[in-house]
Amino acid sequence: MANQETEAFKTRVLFVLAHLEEGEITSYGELARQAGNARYARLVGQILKKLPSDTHLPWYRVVNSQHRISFTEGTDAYARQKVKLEQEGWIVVGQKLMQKEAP
DNA sequence: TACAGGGCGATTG
DNA sequence: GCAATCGCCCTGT
Repeated sequence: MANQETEAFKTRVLFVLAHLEEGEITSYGELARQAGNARYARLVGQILKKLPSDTHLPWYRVVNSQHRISFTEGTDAYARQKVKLEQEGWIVVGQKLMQKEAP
């Protein structure tokens, strides 16, 4: 990390993430914006990437602005995220994410 | 110290 | 709706 500003940013990102309701998703950019810096979307990815595998944080509720899973299809992380999302009412087709009850 | 890479975003064709 | 391009900022080697 470079300074305490980014440290604070990370903290806020985790905070916002921890407060996401079940069935609700957000994007990296949105998360970054809520944490105070819209440009740090990329950093959000870095942060989530470093989270421990046993974290309680719903990192899988975060997708990119295209409503797509950023992982490559077939990877372990991709599979985990897909499963988690499907358990919360989402459908993942390829890398596209959509609501199960959406019209 | 320097450089390439990364779970992205927004814009344009 | 998809692909290409540019911009942004931290991390790891």
